[in-house]
Amino acid sequence: MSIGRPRAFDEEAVLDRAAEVFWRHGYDGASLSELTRAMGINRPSLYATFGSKEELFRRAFARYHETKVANARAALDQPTAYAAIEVFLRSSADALTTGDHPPGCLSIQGGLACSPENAHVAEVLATGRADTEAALEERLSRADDLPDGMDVRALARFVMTLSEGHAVHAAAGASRDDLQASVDIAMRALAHSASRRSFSSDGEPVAAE
Amino acid sequence: MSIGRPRAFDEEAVLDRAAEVFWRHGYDGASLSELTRAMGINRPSLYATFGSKEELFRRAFARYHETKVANARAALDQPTAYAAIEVFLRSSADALTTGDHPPGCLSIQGGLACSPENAHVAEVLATGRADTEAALEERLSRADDLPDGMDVRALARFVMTLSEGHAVHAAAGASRDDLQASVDIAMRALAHSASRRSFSSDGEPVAAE
DNA sequence: CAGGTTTTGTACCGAGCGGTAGGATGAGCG
DNA sequence: CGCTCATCCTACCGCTCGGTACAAAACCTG
Repeated sequence: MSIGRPRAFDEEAVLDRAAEVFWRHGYDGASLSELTRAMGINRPSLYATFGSKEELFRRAFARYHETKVANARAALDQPTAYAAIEVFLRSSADALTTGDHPPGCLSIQGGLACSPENAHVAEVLATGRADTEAALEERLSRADDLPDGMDVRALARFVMTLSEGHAVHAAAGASRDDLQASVDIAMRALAHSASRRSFSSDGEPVAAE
Repeated sequence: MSIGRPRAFDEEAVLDRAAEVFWRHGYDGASLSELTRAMGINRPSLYATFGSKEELFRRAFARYHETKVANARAALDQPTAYAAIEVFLRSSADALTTGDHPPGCLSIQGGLACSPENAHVAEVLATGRADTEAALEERLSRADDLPDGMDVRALARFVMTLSEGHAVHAAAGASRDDLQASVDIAMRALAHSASRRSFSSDGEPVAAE
């Protein structure tokens, strides 16, 4: 057992609470008073554990990225590129509008724009999003159900763009059905855009040829 | 001529400078010191003219919306829905990556998430975006080159979502070509998705039947 | 129980925030 | 010029910000 007075809170639990505050108010808009209140701990405990507001944010975002975003990435295990894209977009749309946490996505709500001294924060978030896009691209590059000559990088960017746009919409109050209807259009369009041997016309992925 | 000491600055010019600061740093991240420095005026002049930081923001955003966004809306004058969508997306992508102002879009950079006392600001921005989406929907609902039964509301949302995602990407450093490649995919997909009598297969709009 | 160690809570720090008071400044007008 | 008026500028307001000193409290070991 560790020596000294035992900690009265769970580190990961308070990180989740902190993430929610950053999510709802952005990095600049999340004050220490609100953070400590939501986390249920007081300032010195926060600083002893995490060091600074920025470090707290990094930790909270890292945890968010490892848990919530990893969920979306599971979509990439689907057997075809078409299915991977669809599951990615649909599970994202669901996650963006679940009631368990603020609407939208911490990677975007956290701070697209920050005060000059907090510019790092925007970079951290952008890096996180870029990682997801890279994972998407990697999956698509391994696909054998895409038309020859398809620009997988641009396709990954397109899918990620759509997801980011949905996050913006969700933060502004769009419903789950609203987002899914947008995904419907995207998937129907993609199904017809690729060669017929790759994407079936009714949205179901089919084996090549 | 008006009486008293004449104003030493142009109201609209300083609004543009203010918009840039909000654009780059968000509402919460834009301090009065930085605003006055960029605007080239001092605090009392700012308060005498605009009343408060929030009012300054509203004015700056209104001007932005009337000038920059109106440009994108001009795309809706295109003769067909397909052309309107394409011109809207392409001119947006260009505007998001021009060097004349910060990358991305003030409607999003300004503050998706704000501190609790500034929640109005996020609402103002969301309303602006919703207006654009409504204009898009209105244009599409007048189109006669869309397949019967097309959900124009969802289509407008899809297009707007893509544009918002591009804004997020642009803010993170995506190049103009990056965004246009994403538009390429969207337009190619849409061209094949709708019935052939509506959208030609090579991306050129054609008259209905 | 005493001693050592870590966390807890209160109360505070300097700095920067958004916002303002009040005199100096510069224009039109007689 | 002297008067009037709106604007400009210096200096300041109360407040909240992110961050910290310090002592009481709670656990372990002996």
